[in-house]
Amino acid sequence: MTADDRQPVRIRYAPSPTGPQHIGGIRTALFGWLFARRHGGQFILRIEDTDQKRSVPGSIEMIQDAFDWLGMDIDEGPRQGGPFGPYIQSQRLKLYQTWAHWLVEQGQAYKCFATAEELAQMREAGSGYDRRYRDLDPAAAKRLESQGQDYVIRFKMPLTGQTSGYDMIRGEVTFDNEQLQDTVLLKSDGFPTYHLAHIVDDHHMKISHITRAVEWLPSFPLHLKIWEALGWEKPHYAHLPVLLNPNGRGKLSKRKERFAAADGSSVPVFVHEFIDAGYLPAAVLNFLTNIGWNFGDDREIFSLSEAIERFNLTDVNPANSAYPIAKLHWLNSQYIQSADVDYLAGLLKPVLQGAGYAVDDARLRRVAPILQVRLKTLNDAIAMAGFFFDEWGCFAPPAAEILFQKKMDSHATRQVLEASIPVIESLADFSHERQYAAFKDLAKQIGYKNGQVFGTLRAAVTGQRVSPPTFETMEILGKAESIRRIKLACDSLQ
RNA sequence: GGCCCCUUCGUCUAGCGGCCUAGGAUGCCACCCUUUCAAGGUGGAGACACGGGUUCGAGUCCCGUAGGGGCUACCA
Repeated sequence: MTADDRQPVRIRYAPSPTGPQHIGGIRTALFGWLFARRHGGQFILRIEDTDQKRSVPGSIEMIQDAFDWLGMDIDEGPRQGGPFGPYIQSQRLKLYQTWAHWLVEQGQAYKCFATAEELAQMREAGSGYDRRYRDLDPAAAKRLESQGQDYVIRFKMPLTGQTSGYDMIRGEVTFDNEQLQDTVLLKSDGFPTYHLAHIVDDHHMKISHITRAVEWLPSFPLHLKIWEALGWEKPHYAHLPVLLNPNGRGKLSKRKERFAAADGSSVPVFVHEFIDAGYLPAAVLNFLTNIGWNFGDDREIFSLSEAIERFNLTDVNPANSAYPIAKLHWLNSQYIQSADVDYLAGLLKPVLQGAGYAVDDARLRRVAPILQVRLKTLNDAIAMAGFFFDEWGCFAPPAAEILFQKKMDSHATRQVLEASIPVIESLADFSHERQYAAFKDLAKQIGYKNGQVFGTLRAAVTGQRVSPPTFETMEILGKAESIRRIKLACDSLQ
């Protein structure tokens, strides 16, 4: 069996609408998406809302938004429609019911009337469902049904023998049938379980390859048997490895027990958290693609379209991976560094505005380039460069501990500051190169080290100990504003 | 507990029997550059889980052990 003998390639991502999109789900979707694009196939979004209790309103929009932000286009789905809709399972109930009952008629499944209490008892006894209704006399079943007794439809799993299946990532996998249960296919509320629903849909939607997380591997034999019972041609299956917590222990957490990064901040796991934290979609995509798969040629940084050309599900590493979040920081900084300046400025604007700064586009366009090599995330711009956008009158001079440089006191600081003003005023050309030369001369002249003079200016003008280069900063701020801030600092020393 | 899957530097990975005294990246450390912070450059420490086989030869194949992950619902 090869990976490409089914054409066209049609892959679906089938999340449950249980809230915001988790990065683990996105990674699974991404690998499927990459494979579909590689083969010129279609990528379908299907919503699996068969568990009414877990459905969260608004989830579908969140899922769509996540894909939109990442730039992963969807060919068929709830929003884009398509020839095999509807793409929301709760709107396809009739289909599942029809096939579940068909299986009963064929003797491949049966109605089970076990009550919740009965089931609870069996569970306590320690050995799952004991198949007590599997061979129930048809007349007895009819009688129970006519009495209005609730029932579920269970699959008649072979009691003996083995079932083997081919997983594109791991190869042949074999299970003993006696280990498997008579799994519920249709619940008493008329909704199907995942086991039945995904098969019915994948068949009707002509899915060629089922890509899903490894936690589905144990039910792989069940699914194989259901395909056979239904008499449909099976698609290929690829069970993708999952993301583990950064310490390698347990599946990457969602809400509870969120893993904290080394600096104490919580690690982003929902797509909206990546957005909020200031990551670039291209960086997130690159980051995710590098886990469990690699580009080759020792290349770590590549575009999505480059990845598409090389991607293959059979190359995916079968092992689960600890979530290498530190690499995302690096990748993000690399993407920011090489980003187009206008694009970067466009991303920075809402971030700075969100922090309360009145952003001037022209100024931001000049600030962005000097920020590129210093930002890990977009949000870093707030602390690093917010001072550029302090409106007149808003800028507050720094406290003494920031203003005073090494071996300098109030007197020395004032001396440097006061001497700087005429230097700035004298400069016809206010480029940072000219400033550098002029202030180097000043330092020599008044007997201070370059670092002392430059540092004092930096603190006075930015209000920070750490900032973009002082002279480039003053060049952008302009003479008048630079002098104003220096005077402000002087006054604060009175 | 039972079943299934997985196992190379801290982490993400390359490796598909000889090219491996195991390569890259990240993180860490040092040095260089330097007006701060970065970026960049150079260098360093750092791994084939263990035990048996198979083979002229094993990180690469097989078995076992250990460790990790998952499943064991009228959740997906």
